[in-house]
Amino acid sequence: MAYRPADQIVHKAAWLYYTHGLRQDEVAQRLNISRASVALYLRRAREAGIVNISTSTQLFRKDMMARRLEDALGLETVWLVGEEGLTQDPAAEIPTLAASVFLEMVKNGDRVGVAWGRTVYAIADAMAYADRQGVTVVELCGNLGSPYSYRPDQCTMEIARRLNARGLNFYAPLVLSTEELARALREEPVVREQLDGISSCDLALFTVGTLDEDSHVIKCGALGLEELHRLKKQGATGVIAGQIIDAEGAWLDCDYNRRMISADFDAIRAIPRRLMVVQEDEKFEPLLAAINGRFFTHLVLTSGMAARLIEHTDARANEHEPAKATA
Amino acid sequence: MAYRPADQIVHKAAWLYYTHGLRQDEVAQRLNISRASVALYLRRAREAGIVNISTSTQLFRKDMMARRLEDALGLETVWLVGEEGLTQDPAAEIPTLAASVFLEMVKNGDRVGVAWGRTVYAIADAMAYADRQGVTVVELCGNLGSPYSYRPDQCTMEIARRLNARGLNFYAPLVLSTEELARALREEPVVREQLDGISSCDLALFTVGTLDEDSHVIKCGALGLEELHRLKKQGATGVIAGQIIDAEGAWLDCDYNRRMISADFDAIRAIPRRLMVVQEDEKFEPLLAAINGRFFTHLVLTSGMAARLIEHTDARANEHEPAKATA
DNA sequence: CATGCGCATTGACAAAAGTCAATGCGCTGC
DNA sequence: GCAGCGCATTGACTTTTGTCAATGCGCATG
Repeated sequence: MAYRPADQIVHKAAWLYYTHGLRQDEVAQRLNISRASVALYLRRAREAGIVNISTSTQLFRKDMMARRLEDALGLETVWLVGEEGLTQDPAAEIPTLAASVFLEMVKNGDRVGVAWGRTVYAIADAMAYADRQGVTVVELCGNLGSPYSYRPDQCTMEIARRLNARGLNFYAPLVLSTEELARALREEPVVREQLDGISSCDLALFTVGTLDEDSHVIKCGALGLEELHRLKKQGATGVIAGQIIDAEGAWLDCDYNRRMISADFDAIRAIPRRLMVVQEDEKFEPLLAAINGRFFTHLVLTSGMAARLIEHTDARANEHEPAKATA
Repeated sequence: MAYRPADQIVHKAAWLYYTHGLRQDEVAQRLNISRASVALYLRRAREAGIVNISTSTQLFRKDMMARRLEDALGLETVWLVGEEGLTQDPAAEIPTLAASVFLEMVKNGDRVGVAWGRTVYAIADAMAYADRQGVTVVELCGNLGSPYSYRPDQCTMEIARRLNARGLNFYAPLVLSTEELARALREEPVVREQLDGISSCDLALFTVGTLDEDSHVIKCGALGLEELHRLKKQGATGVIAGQIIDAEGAWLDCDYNRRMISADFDAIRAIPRRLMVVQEDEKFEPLLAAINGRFFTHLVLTSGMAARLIEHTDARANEHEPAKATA
């Protein structure tokens, strides 16, 4: 490149300002130009790449990934565990982290909605005792009468206990045998009130469930194997508060969902802060569905999953704007 | 450590401010903290190296003198400080510039050899935090056990820290009391391996030392005064990685050098990019010796020294081809 | 359980940086 | 040679950032 004296002064200004830490007026004085010119040169220097301002990637790799996910998914905050090699299994740390995060999110007087699942129960179990004032914990879905160990009401009550909060259970089963019965029950005042109360929550805690033969919904008896296979053909991809969603995160219009007593998805989305916790790596597809459904605003997951998500969203971005791929 | 919300918010603030270009008040609003806190976090982020601001060193090589020196000495690149009246003492800027230049030279995956000296330590100190990947920093010479403030291993480790690199120290002293011991130690597998690893470096950073009564080698106790005088009579002119060279840049065959554990000169010369930094004007003669020894490929020095060098090489050229002097 | 200590946070003010219309200067074309 | 154009530069004003004393909060200690 030819020697352009015009660039020289831009370089000089950048050097004095960024490397030497002089103020703009000092730089101006030193170079015998106005401070306004210095400001202009500095902008040019940044734009031309003479000055590089970057946030560290390697030192804070996890944080970096979290920030990128927040941006890509439009989330409030993302927390990641793993990568650092501190524990053998990063997933094991998820409930601990999620419990801390959740505790920090609960403010006095909050109304908190809690869904159900292995992970939610593990979080409850890992949660420290805190004495919040005036907190109410409500269920986001109906109950399961089965003796299965992680019952929705247990999650709710355990979390309420840890928070020194009032726990309110749904006075209805999760799944009924007929659509008519479910519809009728939903209109019962006491149930209606509980369902309506969901959208007035300040905070929600839930996971997304998978739909495999050893999934939670199957093992707890809510859903039979043959029905599972039929639903999967219809596009069933994941489970949110007991209800089945398709790959787009939309409520799957099926007999099973219609027989369910659980939070209306719009009611869930009306809750301002919604913490999603994903522990198992198998939940990738369901998580994508949940993302599409915009079910959550805060996310706790492993860095492995985070990496897959970033890769996935990048790939999608390139699909849409292939020109950028080469840049 | 598992979950440090303190770091998280600092990183997030830095991300929003520097990567997203939000204003401090916007960041504060987003994070629900005061703007004053944002300003504080950003300062911490800069200090902790979460944010890197670096300026191109182009300015310092766009100089005619630098070009002439490159040609005259057959060097890759020369950077000059001074002349522009930017600072009162040009020498004071040498470490800053050298640090920038050096940072620009270090690529991911590089193996970097670092020698020792006041200047090298000053460079380490002035160096910005950067997050290179897979960089290894090795010592070019043995260690000094003395409590003198600029120890070789400190240089190495500090530079490694700044680069987010792995630092490897020599497991041997710089000078031993007998030649036999030095020879034996050199053949120790662990030391041998370290010595052999020098030639596989991609980049080296070092200075040339003087041999006066207040020189570094004397002050740190490696060399005694009487020995110094004896060696100077033998032609000792400068110091490279602890070892003494004569005016031609050749290894001085003396007891002192033979008692030393340090990089073989051919190993040093096998490193493709070798940055020499000369801060003090007193180092003119040693620098000439180092030039003769072809110890370096890149050079950072003051324009005052550069002028003397050009004058010197011109004079020598005229000696050899006086006819050209009149042309 | 009260007390004191230290550190994080904040509000308010001072300093610095960004912006933009007005000006000046050099260059081109007539 | 001169008018017109475009771009660099600047002063004056606004916005943004830095700073610091005051405050508050949590934590450990007596």
